Amino acid sequence: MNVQKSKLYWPPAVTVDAVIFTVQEDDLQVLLIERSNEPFRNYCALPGGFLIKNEPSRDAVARILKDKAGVNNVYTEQLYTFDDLARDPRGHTVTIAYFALVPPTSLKISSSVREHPQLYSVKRLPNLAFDHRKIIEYALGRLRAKLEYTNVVYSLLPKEFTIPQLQKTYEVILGKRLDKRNFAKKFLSLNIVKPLPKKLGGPRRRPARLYRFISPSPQELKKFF
Amino acid sequence: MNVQKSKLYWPPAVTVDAVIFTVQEDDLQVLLIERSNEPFRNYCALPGGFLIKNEPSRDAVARILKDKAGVNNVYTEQLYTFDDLARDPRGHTVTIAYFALVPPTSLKISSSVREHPQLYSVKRLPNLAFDHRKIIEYALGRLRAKLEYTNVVYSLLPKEFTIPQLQKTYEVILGKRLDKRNFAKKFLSLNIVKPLPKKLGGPRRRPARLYRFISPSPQELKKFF
DNA sequence: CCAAAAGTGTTGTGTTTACACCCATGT
DNA sequence: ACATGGGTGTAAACACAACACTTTTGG
Repeated sequence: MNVQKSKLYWPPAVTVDAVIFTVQEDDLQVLLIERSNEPFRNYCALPGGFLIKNEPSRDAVARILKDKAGVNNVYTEQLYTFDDLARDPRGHTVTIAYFALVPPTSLKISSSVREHPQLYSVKRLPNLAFDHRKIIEYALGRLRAKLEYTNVVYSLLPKEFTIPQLQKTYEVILGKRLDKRNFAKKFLSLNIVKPLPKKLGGPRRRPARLYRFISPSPQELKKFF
Repeated sequence: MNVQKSKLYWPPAVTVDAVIFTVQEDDLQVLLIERSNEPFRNYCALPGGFLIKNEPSRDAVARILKDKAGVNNVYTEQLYTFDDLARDPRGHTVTIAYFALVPPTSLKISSSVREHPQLYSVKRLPNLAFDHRKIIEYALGRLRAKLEYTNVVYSLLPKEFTIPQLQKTYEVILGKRLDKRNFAKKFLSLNIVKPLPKKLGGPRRRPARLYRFISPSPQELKKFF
């Protein structure tokens, strides 16, 4: 690549970082690892790393999702590219940040994996390496916005779910309570979910009807909440 | 940077590309240059280029805006990072794409500048180098979306403008006609512009009142069109 | 006085919000 | 029988879309 021989051009390093969200225990959680190398050794950080030779960033993210979260084929979207000079003490490093949404039922976190991936509530984040806090905040803003005009929520829920679960997911991410009558009315009027004959019971309470997304793939919607 | 010595890591090249929009002659236009080097020599392309050493992408875009469009301090926003392996025949090249909005009154295009920057209507784009058509389409989608929930339109207009000019800008970008009563009503109710005592005349017609944005800086709005 | 674009209100329709009670189940 | 959360409808406020005539200017 002769362009790289120019006196002026010097390639910055290129990494990817993944903000992996899931909703569990009535809380929005992010997957973080504990760095085993300098810089920021022993700090928590987003899972990520350098692109390997001729690897597009999308593939790098898929690799990380597999390694750190044990998942394939989850909703993944490019977020933003961060390249402040100050973000990495080693020098100019460009990171292409992605966010991914994983239903709690398919996450496979193993503490034997290198750097101990673990979920943290977004409400109680530890100190983070690099500019990773900023990246998470950016991702959260994007997620909130997308909840309101797309059907992405399907990618945070199991295939079959109840309206109260769905509503809880919205509430936890948006950080506010919603009226259940209005919620059900609006969501059902979109005709993107269908009721199943079954119901889901819980301890000591009335069982809720189960639903399924008619087409669990990304769609834009008129509007939402 | 020892990370770059790894057997596996090989830095892709990093470039920026700028989609510079302006509205002129009742049309949405993009600035394109004619490439003087391989690959895609003599094809039209977005202005852009490699990052120079330790230059953040934001600065690189500002440099390009200055060189090719003769402007400083215009609305600039990072768009997306494109890194398909196939996008550049020279090898893995990541481009961080930006879009910029320039009022026609401040654009300074000079045909003596290298690679002859020129405006093209987005309705009649020539064949473009690399994946630049895709980038322009992506930028156009973003611009349309942003018109509807932000005040960005201020960055395409001169400081003083009339309601019909404003409406025309919306119409040209959204590609549809709007009702002028509803438009004026809605826009004025946002309280983001203030009327000036002056009016702007045109040939053989009633002059229109001039307005100015109260705060010409990016804001989110409730909703729009 | 004529051509051309500026300016201005009302009404009907659909969407959003606010709000409270009964139901099904497990213990 | 009771505690817990599931399920459901209506009315008022608001936002949006449709629609036509009068005004101001230059020529």
